[in-house]
Amino acid sequence: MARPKKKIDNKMDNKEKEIKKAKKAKKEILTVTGMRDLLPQDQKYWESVIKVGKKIANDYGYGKIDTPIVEYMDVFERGIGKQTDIVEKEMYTFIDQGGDELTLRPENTASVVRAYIQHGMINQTQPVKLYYYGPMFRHEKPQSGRYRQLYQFGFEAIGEISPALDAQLILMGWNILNDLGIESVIQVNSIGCTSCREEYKKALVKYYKSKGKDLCESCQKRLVKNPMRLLDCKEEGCEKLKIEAPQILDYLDEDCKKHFMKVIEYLDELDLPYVLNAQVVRGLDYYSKTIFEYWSADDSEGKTALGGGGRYDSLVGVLGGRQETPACGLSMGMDRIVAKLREKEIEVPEVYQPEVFVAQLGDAAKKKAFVMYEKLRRKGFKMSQAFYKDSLKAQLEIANKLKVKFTLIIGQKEIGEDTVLVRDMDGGIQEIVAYNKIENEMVKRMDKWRGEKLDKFTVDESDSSLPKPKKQKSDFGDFTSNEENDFEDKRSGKYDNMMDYGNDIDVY
RNA sequence: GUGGCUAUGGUGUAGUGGUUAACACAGCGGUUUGUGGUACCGUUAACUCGAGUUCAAUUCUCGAUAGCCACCCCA
Repeated sequence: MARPKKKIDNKMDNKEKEIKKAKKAKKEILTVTGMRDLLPQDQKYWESVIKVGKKIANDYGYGKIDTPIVEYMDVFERGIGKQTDIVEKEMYTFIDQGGDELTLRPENTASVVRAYIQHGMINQTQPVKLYYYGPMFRHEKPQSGRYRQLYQFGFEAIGEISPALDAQLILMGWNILNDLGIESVIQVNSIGCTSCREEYKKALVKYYKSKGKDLCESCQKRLVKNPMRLLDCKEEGCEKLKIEAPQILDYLDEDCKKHFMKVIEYLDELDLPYVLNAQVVRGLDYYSKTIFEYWSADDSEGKTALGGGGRYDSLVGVLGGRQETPACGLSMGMDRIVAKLREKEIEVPEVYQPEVFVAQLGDAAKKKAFVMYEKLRRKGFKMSQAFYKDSLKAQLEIANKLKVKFTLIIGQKEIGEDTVLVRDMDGGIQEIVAYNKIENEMVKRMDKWRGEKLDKFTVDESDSSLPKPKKQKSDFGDFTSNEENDFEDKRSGKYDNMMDYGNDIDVY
């Protein structure tokens, strides 16, 4: 008796075919190339990165700033540099109805500096320390770890020249990765200030011109356009030439050299895993002196850097602020960090883990369950339900999938007796509790259960003091316990006004 | 932007120049309506799009699109 539909007659078949064709003719609507949806099941990774990033921001005194996603094209063209790939061919720029030339931000440093200037932040205590996270847009060819809408979490400290700042930012980025359970190696370099760079470029061009014939095609172009990039080339011939090429470090003036030495001293003091890497040359024009990248410990070529940053002492001036306003920044590639968390199978806390499920049977019970649900929810319990389902079986299935600890059942019998059935989902043991005592009973049970969980956690930690293997837990201890505190507070009535609820973690 | 590889239900995979495109997981429904995690049964759901070759194309060819990879660059 299979498929009676298809057994009818040819006319029907033809009709079906037509319908099918028509369906196909409607072109499926997809995301724009290189852009993607972050679905509910993806969110826990993003929220974890944001959580850790925010913690680091707070720990080092950075305040959050949100700048518009759209800016005047000028901000980036002047800020990032006209000759850079980003500005030359990767920006989403359009003319709006009012005739203004606007751009979707390809990165956020220029915007933050624009805000610094616009709001006269030069009059605040320097450095002004800001952090942000959100989407950036670059029209690149997508491949793994490369998207046209990409997310960055970044820090900018404007108005301070001390090398301690560089070192601290380097530390902060490393801390984010480390707190998430990702091993990384810092690649540091100094490209000096504008004047030493000019000297160096001359030397570089002179050196490469003397070897002109051995250069690959694209390097010939680089020689004229952007000699610093010669060092990035991976062609065999050019690779050989690199070995004897002049090193930027030899061309630093006294000041830049001293600055860089200081940064390195701090890194040594902090015992951070870093490598001096003269090949690291960042692609944005505004960088000067210290530049750095974070490479995953298992990525020796830095194919997909997890983050990077550096000093940009001239950017504020370039964008029309006071000349000689030094600054340093850092940005982490959230997409790549999330990919790494997944690749390494690093466990990350759930966005929301309900603990108590309310099930009901029958009309009267449903009403009572609604009320009880609200009572417990307002007490601060993490609740879940499926009031739109009628069968108990279906509700328990959902409770099971949600991995709740307890299910509270109200049916005809419980209505009559004015009780609630408390089911422990781990053992399936059920107990009858008087309806008016349910809140206290649940507080007691949850406390006990949380206590047991904590014990387990402590044991786990002592076990994982060694280098972390696969399937490890990331270092979230501090935050999760914060949440527990929240819970305590809510229950003791501090949050009874319910104002504190929204979850302010958004990736827009 | 340049080059290479790939494209089958929601997901992961089979398979074929011809009639009914297979399997697993997930989803939904059920195994006498008050009990989940296991089992069994049923059910929904796919050949990326367009053109060409052919009596016949999901299968072969070309193009488009998308994804992956490399270059370039970056996070």
